[in-house]
Amino acid sequence: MSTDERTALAPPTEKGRAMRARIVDAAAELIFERGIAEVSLGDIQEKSGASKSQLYHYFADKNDLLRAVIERQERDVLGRHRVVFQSLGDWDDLQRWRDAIVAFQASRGCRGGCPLGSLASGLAEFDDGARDQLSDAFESWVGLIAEGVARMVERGDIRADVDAEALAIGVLASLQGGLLMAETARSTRPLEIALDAALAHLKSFAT
Amino acid sequence: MSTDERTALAPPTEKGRAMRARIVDAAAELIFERGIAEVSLGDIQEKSGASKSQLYHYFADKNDLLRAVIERQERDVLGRHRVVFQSLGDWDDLQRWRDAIVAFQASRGCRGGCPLGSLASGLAEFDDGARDQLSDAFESWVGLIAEGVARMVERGDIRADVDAEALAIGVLASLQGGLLMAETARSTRPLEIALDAALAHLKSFAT
DNA sequence: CCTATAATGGACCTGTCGGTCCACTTTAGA
DNA sequence: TCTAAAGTGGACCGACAGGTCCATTATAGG
Repeated sequence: MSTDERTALAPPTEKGRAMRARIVDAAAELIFERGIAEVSLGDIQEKSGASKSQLYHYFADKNDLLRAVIERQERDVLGRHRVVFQSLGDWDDLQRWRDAIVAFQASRGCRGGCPLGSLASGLAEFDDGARDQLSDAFESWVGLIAEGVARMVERGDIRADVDAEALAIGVLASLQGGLLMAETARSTRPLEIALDAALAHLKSFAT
Repeated sequence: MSTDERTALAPPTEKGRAMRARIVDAAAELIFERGIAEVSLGDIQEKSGASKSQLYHYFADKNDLLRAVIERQERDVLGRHRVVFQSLGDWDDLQRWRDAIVAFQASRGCRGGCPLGSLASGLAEFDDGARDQLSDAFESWVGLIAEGVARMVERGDIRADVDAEALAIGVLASLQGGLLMAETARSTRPLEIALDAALAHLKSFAT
C-alpha cells in the first residue's frame, strides 16, 4: 500500500473541527486499547456518535483517518515528553521521567504499549505513508531527548564528547522495547529494568 | 478474547504432519511480511496449497492456527539464539551476535521486525492466550541470554555480583526497540545503536 | 483385502467490512 | 434575507472474511 488522497486538514467551521476532532479522538482511543486490526469504522461511529457520511465527509478513507490518528498521537506523546526534555535539569529529572512512565503504565494495568510504537508495528508493512509519518515522529522524539542530553552537556553533567543523538536513540529503543515486554508480560518489571539500564548507560558518560 | 479450543498437535500420519507444517509455515511467512491483520485464510490457502477443509481439519479456527504460528516462530527464533548463548565464550562472540542480527535485518531491507515482537504487539490486546504464550517466549529468550551472561561470569569476564536476568532483560528490550525503530525507519542504524548501547552496558560490568 | 479413519476438494452460508449515494438540515456571510 | 457551502442521517452495496458441510479419495493396520 502507498499513499491515498488526503482531505483538507481543517474544516471551515468550528462545529466541523469539533466533530472531526471527536472522530479522531474516538479512533485513537479505540485503536490504543484494541489494536488497529480490531477497530472498524462502525466502532468509531458508535464511540464518536458520528454517522457514516460524517466519517467520509472529514476523511477520504480509512487510511486517511489512520493518518490523522498518528498525527494526533504524535502531538500527544511528544507534547508530554517535550515538557520534560526541554527543561531537563539534572539526573533527578531523568529519574522522575522514568518513574512517571512506569507509574503511568502501572496505572493502565500494563494494557497497551506505546501509542506510537504499536501503530508503527502494525502499519510499517502496510502503509508506506504511515510508516514515513511514524518514522518522522520517532525522529522528532529522538531529537527531543537529544536536546535534553545536550542541555546536560552544557550544564556540565555529561561529557562533551558524547554523541547526543545516538544516546537518545538508545534511550528510546530501551523505552520501546521495555513497553512491549511490559505489555506482553502485564508487568512493569521489564520496563523498569530497560529504563534503568538506559539511564545507567547515560550515567556512564557523566563527568 | 480468550482461549478457544485447540486441535491435537500432531496428525497421526506423516502426510498429515507435512501438510500441517506447510500451512503453519505459509501462515508464519505471510504474517511476518505483512502483519497479522493483512493475512486472510484465503491467502494462507493459496500460499500453502491447502484447501479450506484442510485448514479446519488441522486447526480449530484461525486463532488456533495463530497459536501454532507463535509456537513455530518461538522455536525458530529461540533456536537460532540458543546456539549463540549456550556457547557464549567471550566479548567477541557477543559482538558477532550483534553483527549477525544487524546483517540479517540489512539483508531483508529492514522489512519486518522481530517475528515474536510484532506478534506480541499485534496480539497482546486481542488474545490473552496468545499473549501468555508470547510472554513465555520472551521469558525463555531472557533465560537464554541470562545463561550466556552467567557463563561469562563463570569465565571471569563479568563481575559475579550482577543480576544476570536483569541484564538479559535490558539486552532483549534494546533488541526489540531497536528492531522496531529500524523497521520504521527502514535503516539498521537505530538497531546498531541500540545493540551497541546494550553491549556497552554489559561491558560496564566487565571485571 | 477390508474397513475405519485420515486427508482432501470445494460449494456454500452468513455476517461484517469499507465505501457510495442522496436527501435533508444547518450555518455563514454577501 | 437569501443562497451556497458545510454538515448530517442512514439506506444501501459489493467484496470478502471466517466458518460449515458433505462427498470423495487415500491409507494404515487388523
